[in-house]
Amino acid sequence: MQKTQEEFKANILSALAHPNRIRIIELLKNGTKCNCEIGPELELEQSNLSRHMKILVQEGIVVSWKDGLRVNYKVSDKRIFAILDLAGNVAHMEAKVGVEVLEEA
Amino acid sequence: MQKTQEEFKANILSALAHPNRIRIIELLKNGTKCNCEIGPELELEQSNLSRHMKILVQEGIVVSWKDGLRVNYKVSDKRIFAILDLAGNVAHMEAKVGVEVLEEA
DNA sequence: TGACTATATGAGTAATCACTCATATAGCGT
DNA sequence: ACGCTATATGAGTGATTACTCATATAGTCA
Repeated sequence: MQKTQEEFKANILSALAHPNRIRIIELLKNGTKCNCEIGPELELEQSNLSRHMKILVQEGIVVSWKDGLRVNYKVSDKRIFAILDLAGNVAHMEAKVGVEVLEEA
Repeated sequence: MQKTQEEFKANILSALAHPNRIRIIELLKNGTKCNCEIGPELELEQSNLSRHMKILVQEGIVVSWKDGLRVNYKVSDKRIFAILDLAGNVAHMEAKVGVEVLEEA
């Protein structure tokens, strides 16, 4: 089953499209973290966090490696941050203004 | 109900995270189109397309205006295309691991 | 070895999503 | 007014999602 280019993009964006996963990625802006740090900082259930991390790894958004009992994570590509920043800009614009600032496209 | 910044971003990304909505947006790269053109070009059911467009409008990704019977659409902000392009780059990179590379239309 | 810690996963559930069919609404031309 | 066209939407369905609890796995250290 061949995936289309659009399906690839949609998969990446779906993996990013969850508030907690966004918080995780933004936490990882400061560098490598393990589950045992992310969980408490974001107040996420252990199994819930584990599944979120799995989604991020599967889509190649974060990379993981074991360090003893821990699993460390970092964001694989700085373009991930760029996507989130752009989404923030668009969301911000949409939230603040009505329909009339849209003439720039 | 106060939305967090992460929820705003997640909403934008969710609205983008569907293959057909991505195809719609990329169709709109060439300018304004109406439903009656998009539907046949992408072979989408009328009601299905209508709902996809509603999602895109609600998130401020496209703007719409009526022209007689038609409803025209255009992408509200160039940054939308930037998000899709970045997602394509990341997806492309990730795809190298297993499958052979896909061509750009 | 056993106790402890960090992470992963099976199973169940409630909510949301994408889609379709049928119908409703709205604008055009006669 | 009428028929025709373009779009929107109610209702139903099957699939997917996020979450939780309980349990399994794996690594560390006494």
